[in-house]
Amino acid sequence: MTLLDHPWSTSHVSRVPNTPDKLIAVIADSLALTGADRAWLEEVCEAAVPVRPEVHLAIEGKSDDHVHIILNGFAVRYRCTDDGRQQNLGFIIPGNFCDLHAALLDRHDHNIKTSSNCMVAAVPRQDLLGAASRSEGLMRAFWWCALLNEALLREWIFNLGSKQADERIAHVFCELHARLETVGLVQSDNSFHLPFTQEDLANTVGTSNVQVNRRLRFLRETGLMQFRQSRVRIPDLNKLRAYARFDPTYLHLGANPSHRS
Amino acid sequence: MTLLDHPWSTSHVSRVPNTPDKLIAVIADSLALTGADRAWLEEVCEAAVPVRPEVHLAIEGKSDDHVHIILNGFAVRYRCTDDGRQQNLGFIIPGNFCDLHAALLDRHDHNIKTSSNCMVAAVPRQDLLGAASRSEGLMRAFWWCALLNEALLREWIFNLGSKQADERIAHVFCELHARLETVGLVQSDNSFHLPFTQEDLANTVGTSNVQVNRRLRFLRETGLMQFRQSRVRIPDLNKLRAYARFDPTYLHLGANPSHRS
DNA sequence: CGGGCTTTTGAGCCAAATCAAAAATAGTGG
DNA sequence: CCACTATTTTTGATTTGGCTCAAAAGCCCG
Repeated sequence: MTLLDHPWSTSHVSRVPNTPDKLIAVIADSLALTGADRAWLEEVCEAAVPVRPEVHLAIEGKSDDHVHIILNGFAVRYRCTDDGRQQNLGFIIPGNFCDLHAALLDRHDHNIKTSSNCMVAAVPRQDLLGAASRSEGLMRAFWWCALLNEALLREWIFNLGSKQADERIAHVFCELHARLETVGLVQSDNSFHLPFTQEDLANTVGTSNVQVNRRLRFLRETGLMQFRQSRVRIPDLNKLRAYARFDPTYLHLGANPSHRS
Repeated sequence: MTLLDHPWSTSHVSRVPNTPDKLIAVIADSLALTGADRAWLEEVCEAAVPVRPEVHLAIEGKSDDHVHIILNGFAVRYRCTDDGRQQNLGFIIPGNFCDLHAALLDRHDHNIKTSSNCMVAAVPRQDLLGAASRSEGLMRAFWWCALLNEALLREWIFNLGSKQADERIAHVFCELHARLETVGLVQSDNSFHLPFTQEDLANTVGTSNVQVNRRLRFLRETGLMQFRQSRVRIPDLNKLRAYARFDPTYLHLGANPSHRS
């Protein structure tokens, strides 16, 4: 995505300070973790290590005795089709568990690959299960994560099955915007960094890269979106959300696993 | 789906006896429930009541203080598009929890509607959370259910995003076949009952009903499938699976939440 | 400054949508 | 059990969104 006709100032700052500690606090809050559970998460995240782009954190069919948390950078879930294409199944952004499913399922049913330089914490599966076993709050938080993922995946199905290419693409940007905002990665001018190519986007919304290019041009020309290098800006959030028929309810933002206990 | 040119005998019997008790045992086994947990499930299921077709068990945006289990019959998850169409998000078959997500999430983010006459057990949310709180095995089983749902939803995304209409439709039949088999609802000739219309199918695979009709004819004419009233038969399972590029791994059949504990 | 990747554009084609109507089936009440 | 309706399935004709192929232009990086 290259700058074409809508440059904008870069003198904006993130709405939420985005230091590692702050991010961990945001995760812990969203999971309603307190006391020992919170300490456990903090300790686990301290051991994060840098990982280069295009590195696999999970491989379809393989087992894994570690569960990964992304503290910085982006990753993509995907599976390959017979003809060599790649279908993306989800984006992993800072603060997300990559493969919490590996705690209970014996084999990965999809691949996970970093899209950029990342900081990744790897938690031994047995440690995680042990901690969950000792703490009801933690177990519930993991269950909650799975439920949120379900909601996200259902929305993707809705997106793929019932909308035109334009709207599907716009919807992806709306979702990323909403999720990145919760971890302070959206600047005050509604812009954010994304390390994805048009081809990545095509593999996400189930169209060709040519089609993505043409629909992006459309979104640009109608003023719904702006692109500059790998930054995306949404000039009028309500307008884009209306166009994409995006309703953030499914993200269940603001709620957390203790909400109705 | 009407009988056209491939009638078949009806003198086949289900591979697994399908009494209610047997079904509950199958569920309990798949969740690795023992002792008190198992008893809890049995007790909860005893209170099942009949529900007519086209009845909503969950409504988007609404809260619910009950969680439902379907013991007989079929239901569909769906959301409505702005232009009044309906996008299906999943099928619920006997032995499935409908809305376990309602235990932790405050509002339904999609609708659930019965497709046929059903037997439905309704569990008060607080009872369920209480039971989960007292039993690590139960909590883990619920988490496990969510993880399985995730895998199912990812597969649907893969299906919608990367395949042609033919293959998508065939895939849906393959999945239903595999899932129904686990609860003894597939007869020995690989046939099973489905209460869905071609329009339901269209709303599932993201195409028009006209297109579904034409692709079903294709599947019929190539001998991949047979239809008679609301029964479906798969003459050669391997052939259909190959055509649909269906790999049942994602269903994680045979595994259960205690598998790697 | 050159090579590889990404984006952009054009042209032709095809799968699938839409619209419309007939045929078949299932459901209902007398 | 049959007649009558409503729903579902089937078919045809036409239109269109999106795909493929191919090539040019732009960008990034060592």
